[in-house]
Amino acid sequence: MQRDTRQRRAIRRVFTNAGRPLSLDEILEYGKRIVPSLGVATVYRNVKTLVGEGWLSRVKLPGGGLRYELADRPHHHHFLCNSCDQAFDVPRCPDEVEALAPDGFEVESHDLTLFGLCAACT
Amino acid sequence: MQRDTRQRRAIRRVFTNAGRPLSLDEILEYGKRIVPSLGVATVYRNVKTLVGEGWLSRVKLPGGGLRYELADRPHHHHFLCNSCDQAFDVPRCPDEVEALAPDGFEVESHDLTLFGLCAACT
DNA sequence: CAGGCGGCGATAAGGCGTTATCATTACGGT
DNA sequence: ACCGTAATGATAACGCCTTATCGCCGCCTG
Repeated sequence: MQRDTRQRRAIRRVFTNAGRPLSLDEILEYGKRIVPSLGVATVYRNVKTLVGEGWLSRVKLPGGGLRYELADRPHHHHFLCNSCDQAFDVPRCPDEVEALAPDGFEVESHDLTLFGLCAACT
Repeated sequence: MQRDTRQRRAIRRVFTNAGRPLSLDEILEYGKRIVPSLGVATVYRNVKTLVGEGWLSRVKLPGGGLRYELADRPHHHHFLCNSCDQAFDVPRCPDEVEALAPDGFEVESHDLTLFGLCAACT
């Protein structure tokens, strides 16, 4: 049976507080502030579980730096800061996007990423 | 001094023939059809050189699968097939994209990727 | 509150993409 | 054609991220 540990509660709290996609290192860093003994393996384990439960979802950004975010958010996109490498949410979306595909290509989904300087790095 | 080897000519030809972004495995596979002895190290070396010369550019797609394409192409985006994992060009772009960023965020560039089934996999 | 067992955490091991090594090959200037 | 040397290619080594291992801890039920 699934147990409600301090570590898992901490990881969940990190996400509800962050409001933006987090990398594994960020989860570990912020999690340690709540449970200082938190280890890498625990973060990997719990993130995998939370993704399996549908509570988190994987965010794949260009370049490969995998992040995670709360899964219940509506359709949105992301901003990646060229300076601090933090990811942020972009709530809007240019709707006509899927019409751009060449003839014969069937679009199922799309990803849009903006790059630049975040509010803190400007 | 830089030498004009069969291997390098083959790699260049692979790109001028392909007309779409290629992964390293694809470059190796298609290159072997021209120079069967072609090895991985040579592909890595030459691709790195060609990127340095500005002849190729890196294409970073969500998920991390790095591809390369001819660098002289005008602004465009990419389509990634969910079935065969091949990347294709999408010549158009929804122009007002950079206005989507939240206040205080300075956009420098953007990436748009469409996912679905390519013409061959439909 | 006691005991079973699921979870934790430090570290070893694994996987994968990329780069270094080095003997051999072959380009290109003379 | 010859020779110096850059390039090649098989393979080892690397770096990074992720997972497995295993003794110990602490959550939960009875």
